[in-house]
Amino acid sequence: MKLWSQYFIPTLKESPADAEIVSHKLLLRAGLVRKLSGGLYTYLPLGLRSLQKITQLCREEMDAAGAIELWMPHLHPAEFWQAGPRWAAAREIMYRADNAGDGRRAPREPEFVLGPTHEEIITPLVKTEITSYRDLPKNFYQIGTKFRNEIRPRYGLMRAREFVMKDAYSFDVDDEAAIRSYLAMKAAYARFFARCGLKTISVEADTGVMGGSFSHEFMVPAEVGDDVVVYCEESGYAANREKASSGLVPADLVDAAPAGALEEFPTPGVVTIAALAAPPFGVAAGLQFKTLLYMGDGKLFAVIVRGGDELEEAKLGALGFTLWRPATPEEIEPVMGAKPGSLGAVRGTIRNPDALAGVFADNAVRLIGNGVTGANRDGFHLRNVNVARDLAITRFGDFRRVREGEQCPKSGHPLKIRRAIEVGHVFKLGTKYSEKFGAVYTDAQKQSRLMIMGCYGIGISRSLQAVIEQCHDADGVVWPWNVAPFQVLIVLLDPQMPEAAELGRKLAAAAEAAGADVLVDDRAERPGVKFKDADLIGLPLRITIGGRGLKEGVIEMKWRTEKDVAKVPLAEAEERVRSAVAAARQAANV
RNA sequence: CGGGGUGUAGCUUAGCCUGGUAGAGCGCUACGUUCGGGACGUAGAGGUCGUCAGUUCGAAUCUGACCACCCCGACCA
Repeated sequence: MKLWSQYFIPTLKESPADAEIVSHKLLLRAGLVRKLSGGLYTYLPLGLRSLQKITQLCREEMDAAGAIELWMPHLHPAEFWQAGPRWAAAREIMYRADNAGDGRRAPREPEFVLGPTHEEIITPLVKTEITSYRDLPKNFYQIGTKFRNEIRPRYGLMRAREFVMKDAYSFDVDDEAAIRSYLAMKAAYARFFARCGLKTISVEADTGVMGGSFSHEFMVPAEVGDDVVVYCEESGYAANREKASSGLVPADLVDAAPAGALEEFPTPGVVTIAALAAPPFGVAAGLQFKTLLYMGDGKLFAVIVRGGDELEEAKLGALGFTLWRPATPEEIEPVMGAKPGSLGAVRGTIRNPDALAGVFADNAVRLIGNGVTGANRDGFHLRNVNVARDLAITRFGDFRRVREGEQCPKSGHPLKIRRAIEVGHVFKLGTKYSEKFGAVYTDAQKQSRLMIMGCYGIGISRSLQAVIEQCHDADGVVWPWNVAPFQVLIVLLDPQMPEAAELGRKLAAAAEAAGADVLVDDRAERPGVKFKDADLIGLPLRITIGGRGLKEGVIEMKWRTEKDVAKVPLAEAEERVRSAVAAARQAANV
């Protein structure tokens, strides 16, 4: 039991100007966190308590799923990362922590980095410690601080430079076992988020820099989310937009027959899809080929999508490049023979085709018959372009961004789109890391085999904010029972009355005995201030003890989620508090 | 990193255009009156006006550079 007057809950009437979204404002107003600097936050006592509750729930679910907790350093010698498979891609998000305290200038290459995640640390450990199939499977996890040089920290804890994350790493003897580990984690995640009071959906996701064969993300639907989820209510299909596909292109599509010969025509100054769609040309965007040039690991390549479609850059990961970015006009022109706006991939028009690492086309491009594309000559386009006859395509694939309303790939119903916050991510990694670090074991046939890995993250601090984003009203936070910093708030309207203070102690003891954490507001404040603060910090159960009620022989009980106040006779008070706490605990952990 | 914006008391901000002793509300301190949904009065404390340089008799105000923060885009738990 804590007394408010002796605790530290600095609530604010107004929110600081740099808080944009409601959960960020409430984090500050309810006295949960304070900003040190961009993306760096101090957890005040109340915020820390919630964070610890979430941490504990996570630990319980991980342990129940058979994962084993350990603790790894957060300062990593850079050589571990240099030896890993993603040094080039990961170093730009890593903070350097160089040993420059001797007054020398920092070396060009980092000596130490602050860990953004721990595959490069756990895999060498497992390599040396686990050598037999008898010791597998294993799943190690830790809950600790991660450091990422976020390009743009924002929204409070939502995207921070330093944040709390649970990361787990599984090691299995074969694919089948690895999938079992993966599914066990996925199920544990669902239980964890449910116990946090978070409504999440799990979606198919892109594996990104992490690499690996497949993955799911746990998403909290929210208008302020950085991610976009594509889903179908009919079939249950749900995917991150980076990964989502639609049933737009039929599997049995037959390419249209060419209707005429290729023909070049002048299009002075026309460098956009829209300009070519407008008079006098009037070429529908859907009949244009949009040819985009990218630089992948130092090599130029082309991607073609329909004029009206958008390239989904994340899908370029399927091409096998480690890093890629849009090419610059200076890189494009010598190879293609024209500037962006007049590019195309028709055979024979590319100035230096050998300099291209490939021409990749989105499947939907095949829907175009007799289309228009750039002639690789500034100010000219080609018409009557047909995919099979005229374009030199290295490979077709799914590269376009899905749009709302397109058919679900499973059910054919219209797809819906909404924004969401990613709070958890499970990856089946495969052998990307075990291969690089030589994490092998000896099987029953005395054969040396690579371990199959998975990795599993939960944004603990982000989840904290996601709870607030999902659970609040106009007056403040509405904490779910399990993650509330305290579950019961006893408001003493007249703290100087000895009988009120005594009753408060009794009820606090009763609530604690039933398994709740109790905060007692004993401040010498006016009732209005106390009620406003009570709503703002949002503890689930409020018990009000006031002189007026004591004269009537009652106290009041009110749930933060409800409007009604229940008057409870003093004689029943302890028992009612006990049963309310017991009921709430049970409801929160089904 | 690109584009836009903002820096004045712990918080929210006015003043800046048109240079001349830095203002308010909240919060804080003291006293009094209040006391069931952010009370009222009186008296106070609290400011390198982001930093540095320049223009000027004089700069919060004009100019330049830098820094920090916020918003929009690419990254991610």
